Amino acid sequence: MLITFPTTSHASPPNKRERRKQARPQELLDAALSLFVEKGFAATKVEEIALLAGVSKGTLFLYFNSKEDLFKAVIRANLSDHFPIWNKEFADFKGSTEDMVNYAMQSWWQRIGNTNASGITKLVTSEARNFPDVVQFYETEVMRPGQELFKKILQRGIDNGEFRPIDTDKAVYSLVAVILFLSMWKHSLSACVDSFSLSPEAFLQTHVEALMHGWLSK
Amino acid sequence: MLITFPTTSHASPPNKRERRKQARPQELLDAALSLFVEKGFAATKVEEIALLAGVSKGTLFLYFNSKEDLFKAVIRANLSDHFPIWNKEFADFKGSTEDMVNYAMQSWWQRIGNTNASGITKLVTSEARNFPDVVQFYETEVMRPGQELFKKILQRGIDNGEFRPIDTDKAVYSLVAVILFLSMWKHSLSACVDSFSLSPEAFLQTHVEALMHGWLSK
Amino acid sequence: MLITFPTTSHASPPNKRERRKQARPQELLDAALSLFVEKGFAATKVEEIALLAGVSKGTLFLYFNSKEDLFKAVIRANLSDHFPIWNKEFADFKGSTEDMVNYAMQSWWQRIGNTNASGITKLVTSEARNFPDVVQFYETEVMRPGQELFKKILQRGIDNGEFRPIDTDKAVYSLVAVILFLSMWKHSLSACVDSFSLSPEAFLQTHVEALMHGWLSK
Amino acid sequence: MLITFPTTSHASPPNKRERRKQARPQELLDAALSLFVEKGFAATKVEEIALLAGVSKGTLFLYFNSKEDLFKAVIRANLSDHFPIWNKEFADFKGSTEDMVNYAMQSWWQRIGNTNASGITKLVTSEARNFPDVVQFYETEVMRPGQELFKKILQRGIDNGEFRPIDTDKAVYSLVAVILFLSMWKHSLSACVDSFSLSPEAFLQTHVEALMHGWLSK
DNA sequence: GATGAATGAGGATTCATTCAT
DNA sequence: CATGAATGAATCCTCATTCAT
Repeated sequence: MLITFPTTSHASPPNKRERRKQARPQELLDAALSLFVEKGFAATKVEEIALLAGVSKGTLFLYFNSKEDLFKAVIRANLSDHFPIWNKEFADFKGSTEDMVNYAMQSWWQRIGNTNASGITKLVTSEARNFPDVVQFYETEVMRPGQELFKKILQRGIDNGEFRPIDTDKAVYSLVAVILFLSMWKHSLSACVDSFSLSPEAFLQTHVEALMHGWLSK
Repeated sequence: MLITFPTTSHASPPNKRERRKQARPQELLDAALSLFVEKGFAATKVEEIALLAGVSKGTLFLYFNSKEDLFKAVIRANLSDHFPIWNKEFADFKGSTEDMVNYAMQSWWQRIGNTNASGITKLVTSEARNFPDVVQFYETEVMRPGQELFKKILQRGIDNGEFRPIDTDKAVYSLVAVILFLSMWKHSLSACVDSFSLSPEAFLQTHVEALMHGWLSK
Repeated sequence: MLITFPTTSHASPPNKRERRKQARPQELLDAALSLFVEKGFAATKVEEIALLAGVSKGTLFLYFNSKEDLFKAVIRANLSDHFPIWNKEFADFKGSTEDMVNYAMQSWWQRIGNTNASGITKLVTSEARNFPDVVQFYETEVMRPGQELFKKILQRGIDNGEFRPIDTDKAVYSLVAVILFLSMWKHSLSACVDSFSLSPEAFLQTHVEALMHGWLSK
Repeated sequence: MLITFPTTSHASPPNKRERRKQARPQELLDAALSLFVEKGFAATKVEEIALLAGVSKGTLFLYFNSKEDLFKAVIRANLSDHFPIWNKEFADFKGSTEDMVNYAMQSWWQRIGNTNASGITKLVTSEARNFPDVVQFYETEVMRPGQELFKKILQRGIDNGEFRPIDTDKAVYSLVAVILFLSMWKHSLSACVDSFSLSPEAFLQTHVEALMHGWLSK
């Protein structure tokens, strides 16, 4: 339903009004993401979102039928996009599987975890019970592809003899746990508690390193 | 400091009616915990809480000044007083440190993780941004003592030569991540995502085993 | 769904609060009828209704789930009640059928037509297109029983030899037309145009008299 | 006085585009009439009107200052200019007064009642309370001339000895009632109530026949 | 203490109206 | 002239909170 907004050349360039129109939905999605992540879905007023996007309340409803629709659009707009890229990167990867795991996790952190996009994970997890269909969508679009990708990586390690013959189904959750932990961390705990001196990058490295010790052959 | 409503130690034992009256706040706190965990703070109506506690809406406000007060009371009332016990168990523990880590995690799962008490973790994490002071004392009362305990355990392993000289500050978060992950899993994901067929116990074992591989000497 | 509010003696008399509660729905129904008739459904604000009933906006929603529900309740509360009575009166009637027709029409005017209750007819007719299910209900509960009653009366005249063998199906509409006309008249035209010097009673008599000339034998 | 938008008599005949431009207001009035009649004033959105008229929302406001203005223009634009014609037909009529009454009613049905024009009657009647001034000029422009015409016809019958010396003031309303009834029937009831299997033509004939029985001499 | 009827501020949503293009 | 994006006042409805009984 949500349209892609062309960023390429036009035969006739759009006028100012038109340019604004094309930018609106993304501005609203960005604003909504920020506020939803910060305050939760229910606690965020649509007027706040509109204000942050620099438009009026009414304008928001020109682009999204309801607050929940906006919620879904936010989730959609920030999801799935990375999987084609990651799947390709995985297929083309030349190094060791250990490097690949490290790369995958660091890459997630840089492209998702360390941005507002990981707030979606926090959001969905936090408000899951109120939006079963949204969770369903999230599972189909994000969780499942993510787990598949991780499983393929781990399987590669096993097939290459780099890893012990571990149970990939279970091992995958160790990586998922890290992602969930850091998402919650970034958007919940660290936002309130200064003293939480966790370096996500260091944690990622240490944790994955520890896991790897358990997975590597001998 | 903790606002606890005494249910014991009376000179003259309360009759049934009296006991009910005394039990009210706890019943409300329990009901509130369930619903806050299930639906989030904003999405839970005070009337639902009252209903679940078997009292009227008005009664709730006899015991708690506001919904937000109730929220904070819920957190406070469920803040772990397990640490004295755990600290003692740690001091008295005779086995290997590996066993100790496993015991700590399994013990957490059985006493906390697999009960509504882990809902507090989910709750605090989910609503952190809206209640910074709640997070603050959650950190003081739960996170910090928990991390201290874990650090002591890991340090014991290092001191005994069982573990490599790992950075305990960082390693601790690997265990915290597991706790956070399972708390969210129990109270969010598992309720909505059928296919998320995770066995928490199996995950705990597999994950800790993998971590241990990374921590154990040689 | 709508309850009857007992007006008879109680073992224990209700307190003031209770008495108000019992009176509320009827007060709201009365207020809603007045305003719906006066301004139409869409143009009437729920707050106006509440105000006229002497309660707050919120209170209205304690008794009716939505504005449309209230609309249906208004229609229900003022309908159907008269048919049992009229059917009985018809069965017991001793005089001529001409008298019976006159009595029926005059009776309608006094009990319904000349009160706000006839506003419902105006209301349903005016807003019919927006509330198909309401119209359906109105047809089942009011139009059909009314037409049946009229048909029985006319048939009695034919059976007794008082009336010519007219087509009762069609003749009935002549009476319905009068009812609709006077309902609209009272609640629309006469409310605005002073100069409309129609005496409903006189019109009723004259019109029915003329119709009767056409129906009577010889 | 009537705000009419000329569609004829130009020095230079308009080209197609010009004609469209000139036709706009009428198209809007037609669209508005349809929708107001169908859904009522409040329930009709200006955008729907614009859409039906094939223009944009903004364009509507080029021709009418407000929705209410449009409403009044709809009424004014459709106020009957049939009366000169009918008055002439009446003056020239050669047959019996009974035929004349029948002709008048059938003629009304064919030229007005059975077209959207009778929607005006439905509209004015339905929305009367919200637009008293509209009713005022509806009375002046339509009701009064109509009643005058009917009165003249009935008087002709009396003068010719065809009719008994009935009270024409009152008898007129019997005809008005029919017109109002059929207008409401066409635009409200018939659209919603399947079982309301009324044949307007048959009703007209039957009803007028019955009235005539009451009016004719002997 | 306990109740639940009543309140009204607050939030989502609609839609007549404006105005830059 | 025509457009349709933008506006924000208006309206339905919710729900935390109060208070008379």
